[in-house]
Amino acid sequence: MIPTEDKPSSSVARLYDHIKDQAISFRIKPGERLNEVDLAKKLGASRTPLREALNRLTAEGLLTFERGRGFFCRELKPREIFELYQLRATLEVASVRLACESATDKELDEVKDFLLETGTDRGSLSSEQLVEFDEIFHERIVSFTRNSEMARVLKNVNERIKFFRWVDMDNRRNETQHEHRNILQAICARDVDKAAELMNRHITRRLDQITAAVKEGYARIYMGSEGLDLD
Amino acid sequence: MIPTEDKPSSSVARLYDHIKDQAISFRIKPGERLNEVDLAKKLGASRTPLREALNRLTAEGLLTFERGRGFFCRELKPREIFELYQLRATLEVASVRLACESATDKELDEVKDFLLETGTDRGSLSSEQLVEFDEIFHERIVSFTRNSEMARVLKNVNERIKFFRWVDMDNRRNETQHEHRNILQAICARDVDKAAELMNRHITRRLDQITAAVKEGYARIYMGSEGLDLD
DNA sequence: TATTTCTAAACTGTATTCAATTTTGGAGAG
DNA sequence: CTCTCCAAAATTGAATACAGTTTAGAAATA
Repeated sequence: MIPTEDKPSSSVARLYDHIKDQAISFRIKPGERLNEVDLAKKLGASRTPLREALNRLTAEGLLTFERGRGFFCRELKPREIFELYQLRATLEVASVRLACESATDKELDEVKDFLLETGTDRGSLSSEQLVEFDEIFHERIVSFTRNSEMARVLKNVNERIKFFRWVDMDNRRNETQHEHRNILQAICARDVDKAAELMNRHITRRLDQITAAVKEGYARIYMGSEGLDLD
Repeated sequence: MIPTEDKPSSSVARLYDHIKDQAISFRIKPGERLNEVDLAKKLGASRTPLREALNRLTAEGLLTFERGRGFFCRELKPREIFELYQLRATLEVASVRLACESATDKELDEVKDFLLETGTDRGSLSSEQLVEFDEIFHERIVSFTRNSEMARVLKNVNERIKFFRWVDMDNRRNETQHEHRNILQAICARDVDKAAELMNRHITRRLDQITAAVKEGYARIYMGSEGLDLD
């Protein structure tokens, strides 16, 4: 969220990036309290830049803060994921509407090419890789809005639901690319309502679906992705 | 954005609130560089909590940061305001759609009452007060979505455009309440499309309109709101 | 055994100090 | 007059020190 500087990587930025990755992937567990002294030592810095990084991540919703108790990893709550999905759907639908008006044929061809390149041999890709491709597709669409504030919000939403999307992708590995193609076709046809409907359907999740996937997410976090590897 | 704690007000929170108000209102001027030493002395704290507060405000988009140069007030750019308005319109339209489905009649009656109470004698109110009422109306609508993430994004957007809205309100003091009533009527009638259309019209601004109001905004910032009071 | 109390250790909040970097302003040259 | 260079002052980035608060675990009590 805070742009990377042109200058030598600062301590704050390095810490921010590192902890962000850990928070996104729930390698820091939901609700886990961060010990500043340990973390600073482990990351080779003092508490001063560490706290600066933690403040940024808190403002972005990846961590939470309690005065006197310190910083914590955000929880993994179905209701929160549901709300983020609803927000995401709202913005992605608005994006395809704007894309139908603003995207050039050349730009859309490039997205078509991207879908072709990433459409093959999906069975062998990890869900992380699939989500990565999925994100790139959506980022392309959002870029057609020429609205950097929308892109910024969506980026933050995506960071906060990324872990959840890895889980979700395992149950939908084959559908999403098909859906992407249909969405893109509707945009190319400048069929606003169809594109909006397809995107909304592509993204919307019911709360019970989310709850089920969150349960699976907890299993991954606490048992590891290789099975019952308790740690 | 970061919730106020139940505990004694911390130095960071106090500094955050104070600087936030200054940034929202452009009492810190667009692009102005913040001097940490001076500011810390002026606010009666050390640089450590000050920098923590500044990091939060930067992540929220009210300030900007350059490594080696420090923290700055965000600029007042028409394009950015335009994008924030577009984002706002997207979310407010989605909100009235959800409100048509979710809001109880009792809740809507309360908003009606609010509009009645705040509908009289608008000529004597400051544009700040009018924007305040305007915000309350919109917050009520957004609360009907039961989506705290949408509310959160809208809150941030509103903070970042608040100054602009004061300027804009001076040119529209009589229209907005009328528009609010129409929007509310459409919601009460559960007429989704009409409510959405009215809200969209209520919020959308063309870039040229925004540019003109931003110019006026600069005049206020640099000449003061009492006329040519150069400071 | 479970619960409560208490104390020391650990941690958080912040002030101070120090090192590195940027800015400012004066002097000199064209 | 403008531009460049340079040194000193000022500022930013971060480490360390200190004070206040919270936590963990042991001891006492029911």
